[in-house]
Amino acid sequence: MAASTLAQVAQLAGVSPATASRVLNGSARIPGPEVAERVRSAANELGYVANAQAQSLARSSTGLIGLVVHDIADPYFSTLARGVQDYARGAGKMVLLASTNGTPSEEREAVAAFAARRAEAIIIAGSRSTQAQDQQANKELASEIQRYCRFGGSVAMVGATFPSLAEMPEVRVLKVPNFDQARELAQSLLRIGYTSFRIVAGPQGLVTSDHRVAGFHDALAQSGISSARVSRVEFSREGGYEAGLSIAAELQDQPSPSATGTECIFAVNDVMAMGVIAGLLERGVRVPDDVGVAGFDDVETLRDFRPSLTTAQLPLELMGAQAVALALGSIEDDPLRSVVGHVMLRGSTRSSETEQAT
Amino acid sequence: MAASTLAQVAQLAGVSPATASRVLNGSARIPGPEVAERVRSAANELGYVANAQAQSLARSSTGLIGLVVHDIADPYFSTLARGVQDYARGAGKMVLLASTNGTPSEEREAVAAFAARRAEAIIIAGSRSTQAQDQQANKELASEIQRYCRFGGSVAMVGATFPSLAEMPEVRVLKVPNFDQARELAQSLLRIGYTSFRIVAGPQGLVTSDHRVAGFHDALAQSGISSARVSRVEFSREGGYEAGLSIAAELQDQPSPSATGTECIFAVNDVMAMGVIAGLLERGVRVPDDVGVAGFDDVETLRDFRPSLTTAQLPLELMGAQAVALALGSIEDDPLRSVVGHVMLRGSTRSSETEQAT
DNA sequence: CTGTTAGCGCCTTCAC
DNA sequence: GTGAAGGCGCTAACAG
Repeated sequence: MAASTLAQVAQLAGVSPATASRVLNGSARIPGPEVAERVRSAANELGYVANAQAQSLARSSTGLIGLVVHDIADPYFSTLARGVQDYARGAGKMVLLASTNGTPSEEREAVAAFAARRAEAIIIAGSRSTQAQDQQANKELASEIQRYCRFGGSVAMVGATFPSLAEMPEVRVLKVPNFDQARELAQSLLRIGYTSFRIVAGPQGLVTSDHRVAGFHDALAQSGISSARVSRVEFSREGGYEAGLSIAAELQDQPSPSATGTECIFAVNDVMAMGVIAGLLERGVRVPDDVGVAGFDDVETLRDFRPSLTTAQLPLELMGAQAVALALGSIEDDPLRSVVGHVMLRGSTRSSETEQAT
Repeated sequence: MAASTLAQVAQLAGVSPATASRVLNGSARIPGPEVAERVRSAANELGYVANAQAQSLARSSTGLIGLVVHDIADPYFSTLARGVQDYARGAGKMVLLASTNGTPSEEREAVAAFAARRAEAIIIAGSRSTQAQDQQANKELASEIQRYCRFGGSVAMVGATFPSLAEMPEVRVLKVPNFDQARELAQSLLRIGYTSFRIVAGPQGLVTSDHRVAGFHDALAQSGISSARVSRVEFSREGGYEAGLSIAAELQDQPSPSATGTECIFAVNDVMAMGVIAGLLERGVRVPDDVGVAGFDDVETLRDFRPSLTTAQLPLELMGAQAVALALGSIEDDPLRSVVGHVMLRGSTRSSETEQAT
């Protein structure tokens, strides 16, 4: 670990450390053109690599950005991470990654670790949970964040926040149109002829899931439909799969199969929708012939899935970039601005033709 | 940015910084039980968070692990990243992420940045390129790595390395059975009755792609088949898609459609295979009825894809963990050990039934 | 068991 | 333009 130091370089070049420092990272004072060369070649000869830790300490600024996600292997988060990473590099920062499995306590640890490393900003992505069992951990997370902010750190959260955080003005939040897009998605589905709905949601209390459910319900209510059965399952492919299996069973037991083709299942995210479809297919229920399925997010890796998934698109990568910009203060925290999404009607729901025929 | 310091805590507690340090992170010397409490409450009161930068400097060890991947949004890398992250956390380390778009020069920058931050280990994933245009950048990457190693850093590469690096004994490499698994995959495909093959590969010179192609060819040659057409396209979904389109055209122009069902396309990774299938379908070629398709990697997000993809499974997450362990020296660098993969025959290739019928 | 003294490697006034 | 101090926050010998 005996990396060479600035002092060594300076000595080899026959100058003071101060001068060496000035040429090796361009300060205001411009060193002599010929001296500079000497220093540079000395540095090169010794294979000198500035110690960023020491630099950070000295100038008290680390160039580090912390990213907290539930699961980096999940396409939602990994796409977001790409946006974060790209933007960060553009701004000359490095990103520290923490994948927390979604537990608030691990998130707290991650924030604490980032704070210890004096990250300049922390991006927290992934849905909050308002479940009773998480209250305590949430509080602790909140106070960890608060402490971090109090000492000059800035944090941006992607999407919904939770009560304890709601009153923290230091925390920027990148608003994600979960409610609105779910609402629009429902409206689109109604427009193409669906008259009956089921919702496959995550556990109650998971904010993102709840907002999407609420938005969807809102649109239905507006159309006079009040009865969308909601299945609460794990917020994952597995959860969707199980929901798919049991819905298939229900559908097949149904005395009146008259509803065939007019019922649609809304899974609150694409990965769950995948599971739902897999479960349905496993039981012989066809999509979209027997029942339609819609997701949320528009995950790119699933683009070629058949039937292609009707979903609400979110600009994941852009969101990552914006979150960093927000935290860094590169863009203003305009309370009105929100990420913009788009409803994508595709093959997993009945086609427009069917609509016209209906 | 005025985080409180150890000195402040010490003062408030009425002890020396040394003592404060001892209680706040448990050194060998165990401070007095009652003094400890004073320090702890002082720290708590001030919201003290140790400055990891300063700690690293003082004890010259950072607890940082650098991960460089081509594209963190690609499921191959994000799954690997999960493994890296999990293992790292278990070992009490943090991971620094760099997503480089696969260009050697950006990889070099990433390694340099990690070296500057004094990361204890660097994991480099993603295929090398031996193309002429990359030679220079490769060399620079190699020397960057060399320098890093010379000063005590340890690096692990996942999968194939490249010439300039081959002679660097300091670099551990996690051997990935690209050749062998491609070979086994081909054998399995032959066994279920395919007699004619096409390969959709990445650009020539991309080591991973080349190895997979070579392994596949090897098995074919052993069975007396020497003519597998190889399409060279981009190493991505888009590349696969274009290959799919043109293969579809060729297949349809083919005077003798007798081969229907006995030809199989091997795409060198799952994401490309997705693209291939999409291209084929777009032109009305059915999979696996008209032609079989196989991929490589067994990406989890694509598990529910229909037809389910025949592929060679790689334990991506485990690989990430092993790479870290290897770099950290937690496991020996056994030149014989290799990651173990499995051929997964699934719906995108003809079923065994068809085989028996043939 | 606790306090003192030196640095870790670098940056940054401040004089020259 | 260049060098000489002092300090960033913490740890690690040393003494007591």
